Amino acid sequence: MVPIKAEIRAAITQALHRAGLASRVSLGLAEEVEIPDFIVSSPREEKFGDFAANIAMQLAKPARRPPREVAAVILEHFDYGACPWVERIEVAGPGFLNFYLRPQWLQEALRQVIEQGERFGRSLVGAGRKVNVEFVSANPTGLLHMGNARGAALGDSIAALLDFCGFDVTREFYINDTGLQIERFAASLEALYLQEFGEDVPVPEDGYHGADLAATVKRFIAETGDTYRHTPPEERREALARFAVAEKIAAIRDSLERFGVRYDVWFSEQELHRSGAVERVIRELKARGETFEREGALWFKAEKYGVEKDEVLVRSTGAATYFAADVAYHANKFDRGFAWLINVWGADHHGHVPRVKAALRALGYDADRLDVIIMQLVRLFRGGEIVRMSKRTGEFVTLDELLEEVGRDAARYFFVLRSADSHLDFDLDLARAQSMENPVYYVQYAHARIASLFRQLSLKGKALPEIGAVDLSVLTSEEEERLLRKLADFPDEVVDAALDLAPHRLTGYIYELAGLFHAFYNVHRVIGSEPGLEEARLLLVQAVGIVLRQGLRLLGISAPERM
RNA sequence: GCGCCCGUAGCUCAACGGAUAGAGCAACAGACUACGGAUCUGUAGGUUGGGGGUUCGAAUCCCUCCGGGCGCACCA
Repeated sequence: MVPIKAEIRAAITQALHRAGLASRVSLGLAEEVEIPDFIVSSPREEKFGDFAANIAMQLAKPARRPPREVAAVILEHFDYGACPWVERIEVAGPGFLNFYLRPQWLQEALRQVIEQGERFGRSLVGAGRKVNVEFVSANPTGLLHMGNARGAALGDSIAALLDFCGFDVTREFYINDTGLQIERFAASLEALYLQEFGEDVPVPEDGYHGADLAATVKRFIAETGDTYRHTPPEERREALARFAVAEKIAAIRDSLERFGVRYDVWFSEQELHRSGAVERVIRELKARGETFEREGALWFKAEKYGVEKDEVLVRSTGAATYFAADVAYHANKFDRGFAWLINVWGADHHGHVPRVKAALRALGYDADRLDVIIMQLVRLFRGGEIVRMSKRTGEFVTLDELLEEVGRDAARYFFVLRSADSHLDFDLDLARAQSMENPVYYVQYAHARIASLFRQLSLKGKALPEIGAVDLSVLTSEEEERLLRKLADFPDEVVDAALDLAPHRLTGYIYELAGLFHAFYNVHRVIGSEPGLEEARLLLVQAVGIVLRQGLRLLGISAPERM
């Protein structure tokens, strides 16, 4: 009964199919007309029933009949046996089919929350398909900034949601540990290294000037002495880069762990070059006639695939580009057997998407199985002023600083509060405020209140009632019914949020659930209400706690017992 | 100039192409001698940037104009 929407959907489809011939004839539908996509949704207005379907309007055109007539035909063939909870169906408005369920369906929903506990809302829609979620993938040359942090919160929640929906999820971090940026990084390290030995070597203009690098170099020297002072520069730079990148990766990993994010795979770009994977991809593109040479460089014919500009694969220096490596990387993910690739990238990378997809197509991969979430930038506010995030000015807010200032829960909540494609204004004062304006506390407070209620209960020497022994039909007030509906919605909400790759929908859901709970709690007494009612309400509250905990967990936010 | 994202209440944002566009904050007016007032109830606030189009139905899709962000490297 949990997927009640799916059940109704299936019954409608069945009405159109099984009684197919009859209904098709009476609808005047040609055999080849497909049943259009239609939606079963919870109507905004309660008077429109528990669920509504728009199928009749969708079919009106092909059937060349008014929607309400189509609806009547569907009704005629509807098998109530397939949907035991459906009490009656009405045709309403322009042609909606409004489904009214027996009141007991809400009690059944509550029963399932209690019985399934932490498993409630889990589903098998993913059918164990392998999904790769790649996110953050920050350059290992510095610390994580707000863009990385948003990507971390989004990526991790998407991964958690997909896992909850039965996908086989791999969280992956792509380490850009080679290329021009790393060379610049290495050159900067080398300058600092030689400076330590009294040589007057300036850090290159286009290099890295962070104060953290000097400390890294000191640690390097503490470990290796002056071993690299007189070695060939390439060898020196390589050793320095390897040492520093390892340090940065460790720091990034620590920060992300504090943020509640853990990866399954740390994938090295350098390894991709070393193993010959990049070279293979370039060779394959060449063999397929997808490349050409110009000015000493090897180009991919991206324009052929509708991309605005062709793209360099191999520089005139002979070095493969980041683009070439990225194509090889995504090919590698497909080759590892992932059925679905999801990347979370910053808005400044959006131009890269069509090029990578084009190259994957050229290689014969199904690029539609790659979804790239482009997230817009984060603006930090403090005291009503924008906090500039520039490496140059040094006013650079890192993930660590953010965690220090507002804590993990608020940070994670705020980053998934809005859809990825809207700019995010992050108000540090608000996130830090332990007050009613702060939505994180609003939700957590609901959970803490519930925990407190059960503490009170046990102080009175009472135990939670058994679900089987309680008559749930006494939960009839408006507040109780709304809560029950919301709980019943959870499985659908989770699936929608997962498949849409939109964790902010879950954020909205738990906020609304918390709100309905607070409203209920203000009006109705739980402990000490009349016998029978008390037990039923205790179970209702317990169920709210279960769902809140799950929702918060999926977002990487704690569900405190006390605040 | 070209491409992508965005433009919704004073502010920050929701809304699978669905029925009367919703929340929070801010404003105003209220509520428990009891389970945590970090709560709740109510009022007010809108020509969904402008204009066309598609559709039974548009904030949502298409065109165009205006405004903002981000890209348009032999960087990543």
